[in-house]
Amino acid sequence: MPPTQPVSSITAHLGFWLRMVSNHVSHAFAGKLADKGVTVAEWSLMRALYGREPMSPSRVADEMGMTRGAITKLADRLIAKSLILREASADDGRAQTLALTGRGIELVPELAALADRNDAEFFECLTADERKILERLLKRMVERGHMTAMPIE
Amino acid sequence: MPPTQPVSSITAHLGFWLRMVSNHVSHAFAGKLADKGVTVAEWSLMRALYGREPMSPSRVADEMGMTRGAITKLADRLIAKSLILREASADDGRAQTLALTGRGIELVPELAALADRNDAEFFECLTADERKILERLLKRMVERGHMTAMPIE
DNA sequence: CCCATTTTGTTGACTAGGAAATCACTTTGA
DNA sequence: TCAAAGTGATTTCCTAGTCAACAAAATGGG
Repeated sequence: MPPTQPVSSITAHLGFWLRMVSNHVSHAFAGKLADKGVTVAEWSLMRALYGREPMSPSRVADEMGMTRGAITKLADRLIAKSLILREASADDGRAQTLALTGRGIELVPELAALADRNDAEFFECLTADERKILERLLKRMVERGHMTAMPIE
Repeated sequence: MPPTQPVSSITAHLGFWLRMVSNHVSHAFAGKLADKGVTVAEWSLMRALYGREPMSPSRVADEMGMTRGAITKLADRLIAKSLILREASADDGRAQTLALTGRGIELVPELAALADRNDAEFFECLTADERKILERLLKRMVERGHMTAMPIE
């Protein structure tokens, strides 16, 4: 084993622990969603459309922090599952609009319940106070770090 | 817009904020690493090998929370960059071992410095006490949530 | 009013990963 | 001792993103 100079352990970084926890929470959520036949990205798009006027793919892309190309394909998959539909915009010949179908609207609350359950499950090991603190710290980082939309996955 | 029943906002979930922050931190780190021509996964593998005896792909897979197939390909890429090398194990005809090359060993401290800088950059908006609290809460979640290795990305 | 520029969405090429099949080798047990 | 089971690594196929190139439509300055 050749000599090496000392280097900080990866576990020394808060970013490491953050990623560890975040990945586990997301992974568990993905598993719950999979039972309902949807992915996290699909849920995210459906949630973005829920209770709002039909929305352009570009706007969805901005809000979700994904590229327009990705939204095109994501929307294709949801259309194939009859959970959303795509319509040409009336006033702009280039634009499309995305909206939930009836089935999509029905499904969102079910999925939201899974999100609630997943969150509760992972954060129940913290006291209410601790959860409040965690939320405060994270939100400050979002604010100070100028984290507007979700960055690319 | 068809009627909808009330559903908890995604921003109501701690998991959402966690993911938002974690993704931004990782994304920024990925950008810094990209300047050096490596990805986060590549850094992660190199860091796992640094200062240790040559290690089997399986063990690396376990530690990194990736599949063996993924490690095969990840190792292929690092070998192509002459940062690690793969050798047949002496005592087990099936097994391989992975180890850093000289260039790989030289590079790790540079990358570690980027990791330090990235972490400092994002968490400097918290006080030392707050960082300590955050670390404590995250580590408790890791422990209670039985999060052993990093789960699949 | 026209043409260059911008914007919108889609597509194709590419990347990175997982899951499962497969291959090669080891270990085990009758 | 040798067949069966197990294990390590790779390979193949699939999914889900990015990025860059593109076509169609809208916009705006001269």
